[in-house]
Amino acid sequence: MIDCLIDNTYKTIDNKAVIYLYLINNILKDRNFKPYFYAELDKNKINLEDIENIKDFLLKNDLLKYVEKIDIVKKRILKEEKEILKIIATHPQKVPKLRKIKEIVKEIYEHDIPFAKRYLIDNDIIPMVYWDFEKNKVVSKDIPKLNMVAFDIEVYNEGKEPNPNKDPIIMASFWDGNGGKVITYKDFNHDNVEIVKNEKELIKKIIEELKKYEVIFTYNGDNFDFQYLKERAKLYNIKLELGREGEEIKIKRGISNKVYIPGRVHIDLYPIAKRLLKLTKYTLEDVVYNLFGIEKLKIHHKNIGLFWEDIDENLVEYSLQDAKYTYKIGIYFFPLEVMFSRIVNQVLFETTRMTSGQMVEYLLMKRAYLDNLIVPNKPDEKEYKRRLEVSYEGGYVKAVKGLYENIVYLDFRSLYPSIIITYNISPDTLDCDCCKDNSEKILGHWFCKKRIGLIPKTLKDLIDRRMKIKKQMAITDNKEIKELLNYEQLSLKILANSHYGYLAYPRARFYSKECAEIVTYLGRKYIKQAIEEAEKFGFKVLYIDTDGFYTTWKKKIDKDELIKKTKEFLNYINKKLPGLMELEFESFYRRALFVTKKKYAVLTDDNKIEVKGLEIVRRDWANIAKKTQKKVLEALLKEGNIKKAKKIIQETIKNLREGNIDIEDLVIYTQLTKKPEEYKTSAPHVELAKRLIREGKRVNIGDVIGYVIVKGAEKVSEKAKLPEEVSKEDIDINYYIENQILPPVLRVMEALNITKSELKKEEKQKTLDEFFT
DNA sequence: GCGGACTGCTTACCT
DNA sequence: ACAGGTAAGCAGTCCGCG
Repeated sequence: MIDCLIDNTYKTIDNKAVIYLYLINNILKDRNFKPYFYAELDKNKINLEDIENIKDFLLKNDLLKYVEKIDIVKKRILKEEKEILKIIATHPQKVPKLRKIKEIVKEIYEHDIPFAKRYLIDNDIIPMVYWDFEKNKVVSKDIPKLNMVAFDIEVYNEGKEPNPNKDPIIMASFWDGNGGKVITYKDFNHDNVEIVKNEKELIKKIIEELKKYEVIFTYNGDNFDFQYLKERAKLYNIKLELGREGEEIKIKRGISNKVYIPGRVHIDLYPIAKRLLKLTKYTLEDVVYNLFGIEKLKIHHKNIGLFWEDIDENLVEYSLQDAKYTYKIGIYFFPLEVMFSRIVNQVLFETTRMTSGQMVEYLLMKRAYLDNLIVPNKPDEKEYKRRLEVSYEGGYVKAVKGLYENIVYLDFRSLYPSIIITYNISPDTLDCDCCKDNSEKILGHWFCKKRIGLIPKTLKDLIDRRMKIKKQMAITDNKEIKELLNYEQLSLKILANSHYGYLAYPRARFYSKECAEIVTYLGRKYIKQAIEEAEKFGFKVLYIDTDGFYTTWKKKIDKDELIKKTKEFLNYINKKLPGLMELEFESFYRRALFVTKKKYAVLTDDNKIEVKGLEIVRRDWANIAKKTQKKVLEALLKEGNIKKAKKIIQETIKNLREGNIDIEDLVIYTQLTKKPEEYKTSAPHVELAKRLIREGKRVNIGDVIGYVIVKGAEKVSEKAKLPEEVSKEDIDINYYIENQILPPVLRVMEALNITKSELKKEEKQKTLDEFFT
């Protein structure tokens, strides 16, 4: 049988756990897979007497009835190979009870790996590919053809937060590959509208519709749509039986909710957009605009009630567009998410909600299983706090100030992954007994020479696969295949680059501060060495950050000569570098303006400006400040025209003073990273959030608050208001000039040694040439 | 009692 | 809720000042 695994879970049938594998056309059930965990004793060899002791203990505590079997197995616990007990339980939900044996053994392991996920770790099956279930192998890596829909609801409200006990759902919209429709119960005039009798019928219809699809996209469906739908349905005694076998949806509560529909794939695109895009804020409209350049119709939540009362067809159009663009975003992210699901070897519902740290962990758990290595436990709160407190040195950073011409950027290809592989850095190879006496020490540690560690092995596999794909990409002309290969190489890269951070992540199972510290130590060693060699070769190194540096030639030379020298240098240095370590030519720049560490701008060969770290790329600066800094930078980098730069500043200030400005351009965005009352200091966005809460509005952790600064109070934090609350006359113009526009442009000008006082003087035009001599 | 220097908290960036 | 390094703003405190 050839089919594709899209979801899995387990159910309890006759008190037995049954694994469900939801394929596109079938549902497979596995009754033979049993939950288990491991127990380690103080000794390396285990005899039957030891097992009897455990059994006695379990019997005394009335737990033996939950044990199906106890086996002796040989496993490796990091560096140590030994016999341990495999305790097989009667049911996954009994495992937590059996953890009590921790009282009489040295340690227990793998007792908290969810049963359905455990199944995918232990068994040979990859989700989201066409799989041959007889031969247990991949048949095709095409993206599976699935029926997909985007779904969205509109809710009545009186200009406030909707209350599910009284505010009804008024509309639901759907969009699939063939178009879309809006279902409602008022007579709206719109081509795509379908009318039902009332809200109850609407809810029934929603259920009927959603059951036609395997994949359901929402935008914040985890925390809003399904939640609200469930509460409204309850009022009518309707159950949301959306599963493939009519199972009810499950709202898995946590820091963020997850809405699970057994046998289908609910993908909430909001967390995905947050993870994969770098935007100021993440409303559906923002994401659509950023991905596709489309301005979709927007109706503010507080006005939905009014449009409903007026039976305004714009509401239908808005709702339809919500579904349409949710679908478009879904289709856009789907291939990459499919790749993650395959590599991590867990189902899409899970991987689309995992952080990169969790993905790395599941990948490592799968590899550990294949390597007969025991998975270390998650740290308890105490251990977590201890880990949080220890810090270590990271990357090396050094910067010059000023403007330079003809520059190249050189960097190490995947510096940290190459170091990990080259030095075999892994918690299970760290300070092994077997290589203690014949290895050189790095920060007092060494790594096993006889066995490749879990992390280097996993990383090497990811990198090898990526290289292979890149080669395939180079020889294929088929655009579609190329695109898919590109998603695959991208997902492999993202996962490979997450391994170093994972090693130092305080909640990681395979945490090792020593390993992480050695990785950065070697990173610093190699970048410093490369710079030293470059200087000896004749380069002048300008700016260094972690794994790469910007450099010019010491004497004035042109582009071609510089690139020739660079190639010679790379050839020379790469011969000296060990293992996978490799320094690469990344790009050439006509000019670069370095302001401080982590803040600079470069002019590419095709005259484009790229900005790093400067206010232009930060969301917590008003648009007016960013626009001005950008124009100034352009005048300086592209034209070398200081006079023009000054003029831009003066014009902006003049416009602002004359009220010739859009309030939108004055909005400052700042994220709320904790509950407002938890802040130790006051800040504009915090004070504003506190007020909004007092007024009964909902403000969530993670929300990005947009505000403008108005006249009135002494402290800035007391002067923040929502943009829609103010008019131009309220704006504190002085604040915007002194605290928003001037500081960023002055910093840029000062990098050219133009001081504030000099700026104020009107003087003869200086050209950039003077700065290069 | 005032103003600048300094510190701690906070955010968002870079690699 | 993958790491450390970094700049910078704001609020609050410190410190000198015959």
